Amino acid sequence: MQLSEAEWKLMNALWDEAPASVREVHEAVCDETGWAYSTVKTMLTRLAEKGAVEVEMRGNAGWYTPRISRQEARRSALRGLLDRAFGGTFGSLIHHLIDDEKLTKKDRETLRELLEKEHPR
Amino acid sequence: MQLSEAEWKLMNALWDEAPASVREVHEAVCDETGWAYSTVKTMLTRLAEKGAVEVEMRGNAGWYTPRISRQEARRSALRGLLDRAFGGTFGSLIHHLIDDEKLTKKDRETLRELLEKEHPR
DNA sequence: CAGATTCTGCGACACTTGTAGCAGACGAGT
DNA sequence: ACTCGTCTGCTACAAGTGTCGCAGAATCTG
Repeated sequence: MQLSEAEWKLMNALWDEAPASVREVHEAVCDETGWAYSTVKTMLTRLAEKGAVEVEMRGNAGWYTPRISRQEARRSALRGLLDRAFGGTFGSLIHHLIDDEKLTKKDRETLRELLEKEHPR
Repeated sequence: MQLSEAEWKLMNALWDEAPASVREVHEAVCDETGWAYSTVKTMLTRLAEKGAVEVEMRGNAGWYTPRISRQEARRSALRGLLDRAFGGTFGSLIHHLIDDEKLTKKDRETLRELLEKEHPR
C-alpha cells in the first residue's frame, strides 16, 4: 500500500484516533494543512477506494477506521525508500544513518540501548 | 529536491557513471525498466528542468551529470519519509528498524560495529 | 413542521508522473 | 553533396494527486 504525502497526514490522524468522522479528521489536520473540509472528504473517499480505510455509516455520517496498521504502512514506506534510494538493503541505510545523518546523542543512545536489549552481545 | 520513483532509477544510473548520454542512461536502465529511449529522454529533460542534473552539449548530443549528490538525495528522501511517516524524528525510525523490521544478523552487526567505531562507549 | 446545519456524492481543474511517438536537425561516411 | 542513423524538441495522453465547490439528502432544533 503506497500512501501519498497528503494521505499520510490523514492516516496519521486516523491512527491517533479512530474511528473518526470527516469532521474530526478535518479538525485534526486543518491547522497544519489549511485544507478545506471537502478536500479531506475527497481524500478519505479515495483512501476508502484504495482499501486503506474502512467506512461505517452511522446515520448519514461516515466513520473512518484504518484497515492497515501504522506499522505495516511504515514498513512498506521504508521498503519503498530502501528500494528506490538505498539499493534495496538495510545496510546502506544504516551506513547513511550513522555516517551521514546528524543523529542526536540521544538518538545514538536509543539505538545502542535497543540493540543491546534486543540483541545482546 | 524530491525525486519520483522513476527519477531515482535514472539518477542512480547517473551517479554510477556520469556524465552519460541519453543512450547510455537508456542502456543502463532499459533491462530493468523496459523503457523506450524517448521515455528516458523525456525524464532526463525533466530532471534538468528541475535542476537535478546538468546538461552539457557536445555536438548535437547532451551529456548529463547529477547536480546533487547521492548523499544529499538520500538525505532528503529520508527526511521526507521521517516527516511523513515517523513523526519527523529519527527515534521512531530507529525503533521501527530494530523492533519491527527483520534486520539480518549481518545488518545488526554492521549497525553495532558502526556505532562502536564512530561513537565508542 | 420549517429553517438551519451538516453530510454525502459528484464534478471539476490544474499539476505531476509515467510513458511514448514523430518530425526535423545534425553529424558521419562514401 | 547525399543518405543514413542518431539526437533533440515537441506533442500527447492516461492515471494519480492536491484542491475545492456545489446541489441535494439527512438531521437537528425551536
